[in-house]
Amino acid sequence: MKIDRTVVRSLALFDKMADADLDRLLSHATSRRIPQGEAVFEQGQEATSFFLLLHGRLKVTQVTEDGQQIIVRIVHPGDLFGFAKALRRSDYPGTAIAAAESVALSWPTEIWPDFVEQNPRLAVTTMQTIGQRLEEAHTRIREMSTQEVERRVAHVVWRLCQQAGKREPNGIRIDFQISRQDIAEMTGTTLFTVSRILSAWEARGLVEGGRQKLLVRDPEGLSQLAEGAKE
Amino acid sequence: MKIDRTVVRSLALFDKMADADLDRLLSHATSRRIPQGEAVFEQGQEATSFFLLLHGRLKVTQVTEDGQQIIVRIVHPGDLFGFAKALRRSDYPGTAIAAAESVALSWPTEIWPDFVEQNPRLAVTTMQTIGQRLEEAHTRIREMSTQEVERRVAHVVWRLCQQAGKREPNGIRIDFQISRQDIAEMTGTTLFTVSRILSAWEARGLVEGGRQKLLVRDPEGLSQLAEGAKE
DNA sequence: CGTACCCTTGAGGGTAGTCAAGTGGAGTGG
DNA sequence: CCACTCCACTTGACTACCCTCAAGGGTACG
Repeated sequence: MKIDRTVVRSLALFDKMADADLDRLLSHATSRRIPQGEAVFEQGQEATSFFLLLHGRLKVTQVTEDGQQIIVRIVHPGDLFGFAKALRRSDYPGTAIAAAESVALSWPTEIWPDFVEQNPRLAVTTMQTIGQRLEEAHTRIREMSTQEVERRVAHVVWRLCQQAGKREPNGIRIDFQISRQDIAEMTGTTLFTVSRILSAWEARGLVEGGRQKLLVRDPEGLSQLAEGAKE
Repeated sequence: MKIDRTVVRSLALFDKMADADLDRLLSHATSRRIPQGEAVFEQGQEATSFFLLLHGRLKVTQVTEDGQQIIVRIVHPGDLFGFAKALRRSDYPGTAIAAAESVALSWPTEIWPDFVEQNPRLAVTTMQTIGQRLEEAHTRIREMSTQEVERRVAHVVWRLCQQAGKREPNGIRIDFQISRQDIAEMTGTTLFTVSRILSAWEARGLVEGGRQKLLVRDPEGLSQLAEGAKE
């Protein structure tokens, strides 16, 4: 399948790559449409491909043996994901589900070494990405250890604002369907607590809720909450 | 400073490396003794070196702006640590403190590229290491989200058993000084709760405590607790 | 022997989890 | 177009786990 290089040219990941190299890379790629609610891959499944999200939004989840679920991260357009093999894992550690209609490129894991070799920048970028991911995880651990729920929720919503926010007349819209349950799984709490917190915020004019919708009316106030402002 | 290659030869990291290459690598290294309680590097400090722990035990900690502290991980002999630059960070994200008298090799960060280039195995191993680290972090997040404190403490102690355990007539000794506070900072709880839990375990014959000491008398029982056995 | 520092234990209270019941919006099918 | 159903969400009551604070004991070390 031929993929037009202009589609990916705008991504930071590829912006320094020569057209010829890029074409060669893309010649091995296949494009895939993922309808909302469908999984790109499932936890424990053998890792046969790695991916690049072009459009849409994914939730990466993990479930424990006893059925509890958490959201590991949200994949945004331009992010690499599912590169388990790069970390020498043979299976995917989590499940990637489309939170919105999405489009991703995929490559067979076998070509990962070529992928990296042909473009050393990629190796560096990948390292950085994983490093960032590790830092984020540590931040999350720190927050879960030391901060109370409301502040953690504020932080998550604030980050979603920056990574998936869309300007609207009344504030910033989180640009994909996200439930209270999702937010709970991102912050280590329950959907009830999240609901109560959002209700309280709505009463204060900070946000505006809805079924799987969220509009932040006062980003400034939210950020202050996330930073630990007393009230 | 000349470092004898036999010192590091036994480490998995180097076991496939030719003597000549190893010598070249070691020619750039300096050895450093860290007395108990002293820091190898501090959080926020510019990353000028990366390290390999030869002997002893380190605690890597992070502090939040408001002074709360957590233990990110324990460094065991044979582990690489402080390779911030590999992740394109200019400063160390945490503080590394010697929990016991320790010895580490250090290299200037500038030679990291050479380090990796001369031995591709190292690049792979490092990737793996970081990947593992990321997985551990996610495990920890999952546990903090879904499990209660006692089980988290059981899990941490169980892992310390495996990574820093020393057989003794009555059980397995955690082979370095570790306080209740330390365990609290590893599990996201308080020293009071840890103390209570350990006391309860001691009453059940699971462990034997002491001032900064811990002996696991019933590893089997502990592992069951960590796995979620009801009682 | 004195003095830190680590640990233990108790009492009390608050944050957030659990459970239950009910509301309302979105989508579906008649 | 309307009724029906499903499911996300809300809200209340209750509970409990664990944090906070306070006081005291034990152990290592100078």
